[in-house]
Amino acid sequence: MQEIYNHSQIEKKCQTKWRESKVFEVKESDDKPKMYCMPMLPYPSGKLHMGHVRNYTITDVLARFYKLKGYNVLHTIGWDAFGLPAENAAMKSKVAPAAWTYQNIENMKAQLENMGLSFDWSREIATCKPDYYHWQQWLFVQLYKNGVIYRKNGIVNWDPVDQTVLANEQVIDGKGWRSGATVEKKEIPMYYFAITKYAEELLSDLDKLDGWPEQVRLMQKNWIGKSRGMEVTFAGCDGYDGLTVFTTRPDTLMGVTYVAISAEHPLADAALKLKPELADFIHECKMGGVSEAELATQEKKGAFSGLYVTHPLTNEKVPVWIANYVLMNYGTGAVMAVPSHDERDFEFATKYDLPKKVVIKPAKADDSYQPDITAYTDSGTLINSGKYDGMSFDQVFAELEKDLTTKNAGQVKINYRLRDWGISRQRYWGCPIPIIHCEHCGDVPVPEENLPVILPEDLIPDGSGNPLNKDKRFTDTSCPKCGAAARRETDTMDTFVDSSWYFLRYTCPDSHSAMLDERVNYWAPVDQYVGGIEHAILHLLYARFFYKALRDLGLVAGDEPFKNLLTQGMVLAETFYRQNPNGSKDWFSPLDVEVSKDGKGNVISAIYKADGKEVIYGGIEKMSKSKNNGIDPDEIIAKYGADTARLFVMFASPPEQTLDWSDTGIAGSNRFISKVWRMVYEHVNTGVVPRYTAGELSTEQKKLRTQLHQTIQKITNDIEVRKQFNTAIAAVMELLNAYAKTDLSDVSGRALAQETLEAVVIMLSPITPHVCDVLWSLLVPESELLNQSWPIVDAAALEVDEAEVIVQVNGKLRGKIMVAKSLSKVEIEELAKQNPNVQKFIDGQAIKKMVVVPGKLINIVV
RNA sequence: GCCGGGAUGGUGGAAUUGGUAGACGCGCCGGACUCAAAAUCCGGUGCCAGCAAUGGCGUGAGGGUUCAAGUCCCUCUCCCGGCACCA
Repeated sequence: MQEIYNHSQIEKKCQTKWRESKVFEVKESDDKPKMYCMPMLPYPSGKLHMGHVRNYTITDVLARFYKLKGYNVLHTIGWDAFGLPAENAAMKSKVAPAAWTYQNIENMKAQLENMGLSFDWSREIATCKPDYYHWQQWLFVQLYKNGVIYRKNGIVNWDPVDQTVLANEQVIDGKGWRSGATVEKKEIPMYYFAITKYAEELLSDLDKLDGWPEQVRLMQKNWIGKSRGMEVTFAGCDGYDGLTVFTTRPDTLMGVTYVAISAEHPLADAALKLKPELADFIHECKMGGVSEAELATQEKKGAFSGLYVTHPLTNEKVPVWIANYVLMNYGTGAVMAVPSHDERDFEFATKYDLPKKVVIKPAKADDSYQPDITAYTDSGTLINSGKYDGMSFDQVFAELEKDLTTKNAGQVKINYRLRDWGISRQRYWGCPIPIIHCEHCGDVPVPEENLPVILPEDLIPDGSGNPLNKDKRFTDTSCPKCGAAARRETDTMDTFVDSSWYFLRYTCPDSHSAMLDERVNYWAPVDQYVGGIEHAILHLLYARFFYKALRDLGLVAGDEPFKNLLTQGMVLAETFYRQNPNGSKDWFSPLDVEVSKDGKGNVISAIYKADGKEVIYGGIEKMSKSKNNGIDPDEIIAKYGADTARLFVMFASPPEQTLDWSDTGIAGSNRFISKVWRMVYEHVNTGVVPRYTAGELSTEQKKLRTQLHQTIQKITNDIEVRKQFNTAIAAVMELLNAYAKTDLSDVSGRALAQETLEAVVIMLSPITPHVCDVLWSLLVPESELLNQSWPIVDAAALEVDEAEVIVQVNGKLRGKIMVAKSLSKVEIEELAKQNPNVQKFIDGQAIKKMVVVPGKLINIVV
């Protein structure tokens, strides 16, 4: 054995050994419990960044831990290979997205192999390959036939100069990222997944997900946004149509002073004919992007439509305003406005000098409430509401239900904020939608025997729309029904579709005759899913929806795909950019920028090293390709090895926490591994012995053994229950600090050293597998670490007969006493009072109260 | 704007159920070893006062509940993530 730890001599060897022995390739088996452990599917951006390192180290630690715990562990990886970045790269450097993607996969795979991860590589999938998307198209056809998929119009960002649809990310301050042109909202036909059919189940099943973080369940609940309210119809006036609104506050119905509609509402078209001067405003509303964040932060603007509708209770005329804050694809595209009891309406009414009518009296008398200055948005007692005066929310709700139903002007309604999922993308690099458009037969799904619809891999997009549109090889086909010439759909699917079921395909990636086979029933659901918190809503909600839809097709059993979820915090890094004349930005890697900071850590200046000129600091953001702030692990692995990189990211912070990247202290992780190596070396050098089972131990040896078993207990809990690896590592460090201070030179000491080192090596092995694999073979020659079991706590070693108890006076720490287990409560209290420092603070004062927390603390209140 | 989360020494973080704030690591300071350096080992290290024992202060800001608050409640500031076409 070498005296000095040298990662480069052991890591490659271990990786080769694992690969050749196929030790991580697993099959279904009934003699062990199964454990399906999986990180989120990565996008093959070209290079691994520290967020990936964190993600895969977490799943690897868990996978290796459960393997040692005796589970049949499946740990998988693949590629979310379709998507926008490949098209952007194609426009930039004229490489086909397919070639770029495959090259990236190759690069990243090599990087992953250097990390020593326990993936079953035989199950690797790439979503851009026909044998994967074949089954996605097959599923699309099934869902289409079942009415879970339908076609309707949706609104997209349209770049009038590049004549192309833009992603929200590509709209910057309302302008196209390449052309700089003001983006317009455009209505086009799209396919939708009817996720709202599952809204209620997606909401109620959140209760079953007790292995999920509470914050994720809460975010999903709010996203689904179930609310109970009323649909209220305002009849038309002067021969025009009326409109329907949804409100969760029907108690404020008598306070309505106007209604607001979206610029896309049918009444807006009618108003335009009546008042042509509205054209400018309606046009203005149609400018800018479609993202909710943009719409919600823009200045609220409106214009009177010239039309009125009739209030269903008072029969008074209510003016209709067109407002830019009302969304057509949201509810009914119209809202009733109650300025006195809604902040947004209050702001709007103040701006346009519209009347306000107070109809709710605050429940508690509140002198500070001034109706002219603020809206009162809580519920209370009704006033100025005619026959409803004096009623509470619940009373008026019930009363209105009767009255509006009688008048045929409204009904109680459960509303969801969740909208159906539009999946059509006017883009080339994605899974083709398997539909053929026939003049005679309409939209015809591609027959199963003709699937997959193969996406040609040789096209290069140029930024002016989807190149599939111009590719006759692709578009020209015949109708499967009538045989007439027909055109193939050229829209491709949202890449979230690809990532909504990949975890099921891992269970049977070689199934050529079906999407899924019986193996899925062995492995599904995923027992432990690990991925970034940024996926808390969209990806996880879509995957949950897919699982339920697949269940209803009889393809999977159970209701939920992910039993336990760990959402890792993002790894953030500083961003730096320069603005181009057209408004676009060039991003610089933090590695290429020299930063100076003030005493508080604020950036004073940042210089691009290559040209010595200033760059702009863009704040700390998640590592991503688009902001060029990804830090690649290669350098760290080359210098310190994969074990150090893994240990460092696990030790840096608990996994759920956001991590501002800094490699300060990485040498310390390497130093720790060297220290473990040296300890094992020193022990093994004097000969390995059987591990301690029984025999006389000195007092300090006994203490060490107690600490050893406390550590085993703590680490097991930290990994299995708390999923907090930094404290597990700290506990091993503490144990080894104590080990180094204990005299273990006698026979039982040597046996205890053996016991301790064996346990330490096994417990560290999920985190630093290479070095532990080697150390184990030295500690216990002729055996394999991967065949060992996780150490078991010896309850007898945990027995201690004395405990330290804190003594406080009035909540302030004044002394510590050692208390034997045998002492009674009264004896302990007496002991506490006798402590000389405690005496100083209670001397001459009457003791009002004594609070005793057994084995921990005594608080004397004087 | 809306939803979710975060803020603790010079620094990453610990404190698991309301019970010793700062574990463990980094950095820094001092020492040992060395011709010297690196590596390694030993000791110290929240701030203020004190030779020390010890005391006072201290978990983004302000208020509150409690014998006891980093932890619970209210108000606020700043930062991060998501907002349906980045993935």
